[in-house]
Amino acid sequence: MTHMSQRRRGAVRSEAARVAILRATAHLFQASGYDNLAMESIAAEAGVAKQTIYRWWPSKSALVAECLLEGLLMPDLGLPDTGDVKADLIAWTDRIFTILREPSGESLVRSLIAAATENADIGRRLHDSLGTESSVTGRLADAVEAGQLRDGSRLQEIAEALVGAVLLRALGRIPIAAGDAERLVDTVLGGALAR
Amino acid sequence: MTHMSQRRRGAVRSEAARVAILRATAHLFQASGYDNLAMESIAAEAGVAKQTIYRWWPSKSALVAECLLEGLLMPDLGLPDTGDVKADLIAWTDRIFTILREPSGESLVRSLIAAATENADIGRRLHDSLGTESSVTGRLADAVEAGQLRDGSRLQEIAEALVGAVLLRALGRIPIAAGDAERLVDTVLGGALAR
Amino acid sequence: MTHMSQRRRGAVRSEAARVAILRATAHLFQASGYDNLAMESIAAEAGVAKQTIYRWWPSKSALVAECLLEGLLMPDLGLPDTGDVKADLIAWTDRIFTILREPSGESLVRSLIAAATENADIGRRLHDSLGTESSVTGRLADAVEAGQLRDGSRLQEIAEALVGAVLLRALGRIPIAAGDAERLVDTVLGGALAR
Amino acid sequence: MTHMSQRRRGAVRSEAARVAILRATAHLFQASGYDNLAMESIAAEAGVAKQTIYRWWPSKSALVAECLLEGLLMPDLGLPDTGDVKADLIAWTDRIFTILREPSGESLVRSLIAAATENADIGRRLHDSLGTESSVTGRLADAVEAGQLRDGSRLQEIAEALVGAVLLRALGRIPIAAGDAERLVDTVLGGALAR
DNA sequence: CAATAAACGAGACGGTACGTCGAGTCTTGCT
DNA sequence: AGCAAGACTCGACGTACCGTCTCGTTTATTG
Repeated sequence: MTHMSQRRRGAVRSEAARVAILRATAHLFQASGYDNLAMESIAAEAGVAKQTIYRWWPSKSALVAECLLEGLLMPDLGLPDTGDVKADLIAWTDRIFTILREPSGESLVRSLIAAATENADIGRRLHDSLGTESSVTGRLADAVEAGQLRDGSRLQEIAEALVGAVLLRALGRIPIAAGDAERLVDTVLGGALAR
Repeated sequence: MTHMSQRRRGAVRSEAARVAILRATAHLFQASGYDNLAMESIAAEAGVAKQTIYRWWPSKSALVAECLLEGLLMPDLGLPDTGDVKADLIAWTDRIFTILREPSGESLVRSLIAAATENADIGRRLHDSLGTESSVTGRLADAVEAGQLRDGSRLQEIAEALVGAVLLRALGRIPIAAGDAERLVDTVLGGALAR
Repeated sequence: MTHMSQRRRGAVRSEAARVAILRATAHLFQASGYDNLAMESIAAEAGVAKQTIYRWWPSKSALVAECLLEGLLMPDLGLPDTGDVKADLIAWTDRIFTILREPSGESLVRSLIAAATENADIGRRLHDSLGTESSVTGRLADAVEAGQLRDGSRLQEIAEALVGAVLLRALGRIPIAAGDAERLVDTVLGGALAR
Repeated sequence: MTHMSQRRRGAVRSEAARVAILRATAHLFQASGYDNLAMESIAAEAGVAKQTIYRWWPSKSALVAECLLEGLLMPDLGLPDTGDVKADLIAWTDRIFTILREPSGESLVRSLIAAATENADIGRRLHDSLGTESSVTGRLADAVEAGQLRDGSRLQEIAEALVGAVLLRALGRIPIAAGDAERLVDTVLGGALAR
């Protein structure tokens, strides 16, 4: 029995074009924000025909979604795991707050939110982890395992509350003060911390 | 008290036009979402010249912000005050979740978020109260007064966590189950409830 | 009774834009031919938005038709009237043949024909007079009046035969020799000349 | 006679493809006209790759030219030869006018003219015989031989005048009345008929 | 009560970008 | 080598809205 994979005919998708498009998208997204992101500029910067974009992505938001997935939009804010959940979450939140304090960072996050309003994938990803690789809920589950959080803690809700609060601050252009990360984590972890 | 306002000459702003514009904006916003909202359609539906809109509002988002302020976009989700904070918050959250369960409601909320990404006022308003009249933080303060929440509770953070979680669910198109409101409120109120 | 002409409201059509568009059309038509004539180039050269063209003309061919009407496309080949029909027609045909002998002239005429295949107005105008101001049939009628052509001559047919033959030569890229104009006029005038 | 042709290596041109392409071209030409004729549609309808078309024909117009040559575009309007030139020409012209009276026929002829503006071969063929098999000039020469037309008649010019007039009518969308064929032939034959 | 001036409706204007179509070329694997 | 499939770049299409700008009309205030 030979390998009979019935390869389809015709030229194959150009990886170079794919990468150039995603790179251009990420670059322009960061430079000008989601709303000012134009398919024509992407095509121009990528040195690609517009049609090549539309052949593979149905919309601007899908393009951005794939960039997000490939980690081209956000620096990796990997949630650390030092063994101390609370400290880890504070550190993580703080790193995000540091980004938000910069006008460019805040508007990048707001752009991501704008993209999420148009694209379910982006929305889902934001929901899970603020768009980064790691999932907050996952880290919390580990903490339960390690006995740091009470059994039966509402991990999903805690994660949503934390991430949601962060996004809400970006949306509301709320200035961020020192200690805010700690206060926020403190609040959402509230009753869940094992004593 | 003398007539003191030295009115300038010329016709005065037409209240009819103002109302027609806001109404048209609200209607089209609900019907087609923020992104598909066109100034030209608003003008057409309001029976008004585009210039009349631009004379009084600098942008689409400002227009939407004023609609929000006038309560034309959201049904009033007044946060109740029965004396029991937790029950009140659950009821309120539940009402929002009921809206989110309808596709039209979810997309309305997402449209609001989209508008907020462009307009600080809308963002602020969403931050304070999900766009409704009442402020969550205010209600929490009353609860502290009444001894239902511990002194020193992080009211701001609780409110942000609750509202943020709700918006995040809308963004992520997360299906909402019965009991979710209670679980969420339970989580964010966590350690703040007086025992 | 006052003049009550109910002027429509709103800004008035810009004559400057109209002229710039027609000029640009004529120029590009002559430079590149009908098929290579692009609405975008016209708009660019005229310093006008594409929409301004589409507001007033439904198609490229309509635009060219108006150019033709305004005499911007063809030098005026006014059919002379010296009293001698035959000589006049020969002179006129010869002038056209002179144009056709130049490659640029021939391709201009072919472009006109191409435009005529898309636009009835242009076709009609070509039929009547090869696109120029004067009508051949009209001149023939004068000649009948003057007794130079037999009464009852088929003027319409003579004109069609003459103009048609000229266009057909352009279409067939038939090289034109000296004396061709005379031979052709001789033929089409055939039996019509009074003796 | 030995086999002498040293055939080059590799597959030989596919006659099936050639025929399918010409058939598809003819069909689509008649259905949608020259301007709306798309190479992609031809390839699709013929079940052929675009490259196969470009391998053998340099352009759309060349493709159409070959269709014309193969008699796939026009019904054969063979110029009859009953011995009476005038009657023959009238019959022939009348057949063409019958075609022109149908909107589809008129637009087919106009499409042919459009093709001729882009392609010298088509133009030449139209010049000679309106695209059909037989040449008008040839038939006239026979008539001279038979003593029906004067010696020294300008056969070329007569043919041009007749065919040109017909095409001009198609271009000008001139409605055709009964008797027009006779009147036209009468005119162009004018002084050439032997008495 | 004229003169003045702002607001208004209508709508034309220069722009930017859209998403689509088709052209002609190139690549891949099969025949 | 020819072929079907199909991806590629390029250029233009015709449309949608943007925000600005005349127009001529209406409405209020002021001299």
